[in-house]
Amino acid sequence: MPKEKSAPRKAKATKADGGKKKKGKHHYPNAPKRGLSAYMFFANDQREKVREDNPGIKFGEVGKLLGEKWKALSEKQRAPYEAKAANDKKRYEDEKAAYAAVSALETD
DNA sequence: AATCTGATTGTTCTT
DNA sequence: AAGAACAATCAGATT
Repeated sequence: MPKEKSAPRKAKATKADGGKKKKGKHHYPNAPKRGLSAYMFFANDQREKVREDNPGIKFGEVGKLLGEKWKALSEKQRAPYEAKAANDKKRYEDEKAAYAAVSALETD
C-alpha cells in the first residue's frame, strides 16, 4: 500500500476564507490540462439521477444534492469514479508529454 | 525535500 | 457565452 506521507496538506490557499476562486485564467498554447476529477465522473452518472429524484430542481440544488450524495457514497461506490479520475489523470500525462514535445519543437 | 498554490475539470441553471 | 455552488486533484512552482 502506498504510504505517501510527504506533504500533509495544510490549510488552504492564501485567500483565508473558505476558498472561493473565480475563473478567468487561460493557458498557454497546447495547454496540457490535467485530468478530470472523481466528482466529474460521479456527477456524470448522478446528474440525471439527482434531477430525476428532484423534478424541477435547479442547478444550485442539484449541485448541493450531488455533493451530499457524493460523500454519502461508500469508498467502494466512489471507487469507479476515482478509477476514472485516475484513468483521466494518466490521460493528462499524455497531454503533458505531448505539450512538452510540441513545445520543444516549437522553439519559437 | 517538503510545502504551497494555482489552475483545471464537468454538471446544471440563470442571466 | 460564461459564470457560479459542488468536490477533487495534483502536478508544478516555490522555499
